[in-house]
This record gives sequence, structure tokens and C-alpha cells, in this order.
Amino acid sequence: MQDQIDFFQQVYQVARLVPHGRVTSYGAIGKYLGAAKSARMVGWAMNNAHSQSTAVPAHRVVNRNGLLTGKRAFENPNAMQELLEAEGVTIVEDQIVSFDTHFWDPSENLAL
DNA sequence: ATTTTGACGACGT
DNA sequence: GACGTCGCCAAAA
Repeated sequence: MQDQIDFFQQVYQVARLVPHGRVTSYGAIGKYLGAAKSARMVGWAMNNAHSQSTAVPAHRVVNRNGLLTGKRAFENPNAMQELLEAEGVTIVEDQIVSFDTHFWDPSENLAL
């Protein structure tokens, strides 16, 4: 079933690499994996993240807008914002404040 | 098997 | 800059 690492698995891996207090976007992850146009798959992977053995910090992954679009996928939609705020990220109306400041690009930090 | 939807993003109008 | 459409790929109906 998984002789090779699935695309989804790669997404989970990158998500876990997101530093504490930082956030990234689906497109950034997808682009890092060479699937910039498949940002949706990154999101779908996150939705499937619950199936993973290891927990995935999906709350650190938001859309390009810095909006917590995926909060509904959590057991408690409010949990996503709580987690981010707990890490030092300010959120107003489901949107990250100073998103650019908290943004973490895998391509820059992990280097391609 | 076909259609619709979806945690997105880029481009066109 | 707001709004509309297309692209991308996978899963559910």
C-alpha cells in the first residue's frame, strides 16, 4: 500500500515541520512538493490527517489568505484558533493577524 | 461509470 | 480591488 511515500504523507511530514508559533499555506506546501497547482490535495490530505497514526498540526496550516478555512474540520472549530493563539498567533474573525510575519515557507527554511 | 464537491490558488474580467 | 471562472486531483454520492 505504501512502498513509496504517498503525496498525502509528504504533506503531513511538512506540516509537522512547521515551527511552533508559525503558520504556512496549502499552496506553499504543495509548491514545495512540486504540486503548486494541487493546493486542494494538500487540504484534502489534511482532512484525511485524522487517519494518520501521528498527529498532524493542521491548525498551523491555513489558506493563502491567512484565513482559518479548515477550522470546521476540527472537532471544535474554535480549537484551531485557540491553538494558534496559544502559540502566539493573533487571530481576528478566523483570520491571522500579521499573517506575513507568522508565515513560514518550507521552501525557504527546508531549502529545496 | 458519471457528477458534484472540496481545508486552494492563479488568472481573467 | 471585488467578483467570476478555470485548473488540479481525489473522494463521496
